[in-house]
Amino acid sequence: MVRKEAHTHQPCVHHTNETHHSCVSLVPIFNHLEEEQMDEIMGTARSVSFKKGEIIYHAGDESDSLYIVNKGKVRIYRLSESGKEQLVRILNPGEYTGEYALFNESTHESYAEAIMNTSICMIRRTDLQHLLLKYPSISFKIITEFSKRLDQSETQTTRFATEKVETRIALFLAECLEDESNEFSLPMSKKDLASYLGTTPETISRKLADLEEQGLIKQKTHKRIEVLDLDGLLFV
Amino acid sequence: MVRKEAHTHQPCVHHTNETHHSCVSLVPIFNHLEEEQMDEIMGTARSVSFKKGEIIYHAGDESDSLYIVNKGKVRIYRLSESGKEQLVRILNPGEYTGEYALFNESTHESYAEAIMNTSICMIRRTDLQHLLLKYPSISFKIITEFSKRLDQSETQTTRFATEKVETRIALFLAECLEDESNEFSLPMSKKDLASYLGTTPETISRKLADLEEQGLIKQKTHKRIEVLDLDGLLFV
DNA sequence: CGGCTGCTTGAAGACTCTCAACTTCCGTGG
DNA sequence: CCACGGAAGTTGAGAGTCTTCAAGCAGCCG
Repeated sequence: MVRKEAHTHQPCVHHTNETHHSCVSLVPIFNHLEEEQMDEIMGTARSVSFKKGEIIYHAGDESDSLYIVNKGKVRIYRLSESGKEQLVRILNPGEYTGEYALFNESTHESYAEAIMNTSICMIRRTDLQHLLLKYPSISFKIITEFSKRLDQSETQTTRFATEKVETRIALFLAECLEDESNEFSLPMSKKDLASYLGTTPETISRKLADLEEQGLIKQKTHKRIEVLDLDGLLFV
Repeated sequence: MVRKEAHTHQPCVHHTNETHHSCVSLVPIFNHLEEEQMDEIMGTARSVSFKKGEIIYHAGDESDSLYIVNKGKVRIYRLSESGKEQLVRILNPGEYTGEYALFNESTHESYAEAIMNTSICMIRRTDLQHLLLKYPSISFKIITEFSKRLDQSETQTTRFATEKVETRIALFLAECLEDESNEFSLPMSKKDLASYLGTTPETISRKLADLEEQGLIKQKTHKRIEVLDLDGLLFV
């Protein structure tokens, strides 16, 4: 159950201003600022690239930076006390990680792995502290964002604590639905989905088949799912 | 499984300066400030008392305040989509809640219930915003605190996702251990503990009996537990 | 002391996992 | 471009773990 440890290649480091800028302007905690203020922030950022499969940080690593995804995708996962892996979240461009080690002057509690070629902007602790003092609205954004994520995490915990697997899957599918459409592509492999939902790939397979048999969904391809009865799904 | 709804009595409202002050000085996010700054904060706070069993807020309630526990204990719980209850945390004096509704200008996602006679300090959103702008170090404290809680919540989620009940109980017991002592009292009823750990009172009973049979713990009374083999407990 | 609530214990059954075999998909290299 | 190999996904059978239901016991407050 423990994931094989991927090689950590030395990531290539380069500096490009456009990259910095696009990075900063992507992030909700910064992109409410004036153009010139974002320029100031991008001046403190450092851009780093990772190839698919590279580990960005390990649990236990020290770190003094915030990691903002500029391009690509990053997989955040944890290992439990008994060594089993759980997928915590997938980061898309504009999302960030590393806040625990950053604000607690401590080590990472999770693992971050590039699941495709990815470019990351890093902002160092000292630089960020200056920014927070200079622009209090950034702090406010961060606090708002964290309280939202705290809520999501607690919602997820409550689901694990009280719902059975089929319900957790059904709720997940319902949340994947964008407005206007009944159809979507799974945002991750079913193996990762199993890890995210605290179950096994076998169970995911079987439960999706069950939901299809009940006429609630239709699996068009392995990745693509059509929701036929959203209300029914929410009552599973 | 759905908890019977307790009556929400009109809480008695009173104003006492000592109460305010002790409240503010209890809280890690404020008590690093100067005496006079804490006085300023306590000037904006409002003190409210709740009797044992009273509901402080419901999921869905609107709210524009931070709730800081001054005296007593508060039980924070959530209802899952299917109506089952999960205990999220117990607040002791100096701890606070209500941040989600506060910072997202939204409604509460959880329930808060006084489990003994409790006195609460409330700080309104507008007042808090002024404080955050005036004293950026408060923002920094809050961000640090939230990232810590986020980590705890994700650790808990990972445990639910990957560990079986016996392991979750063992880890919980290990965390209850204070330094120097092998013995402690459970911080809540076994019914609440079951809810917190995502299981049933019956299973808690049985697993504690199992752990005792394995020679890892000893149940001295219903509330009091002695840990005989901490390492063994962590390897369950 | 009564009654309520919480706790414990037993038995049955549901749900999910594990293991194993097979199929499908996809990227790589020839 | 096709073929290959490995990973991901599916399906079946069996085994565990945990819940549910039921009944009895214990502790606590009026």
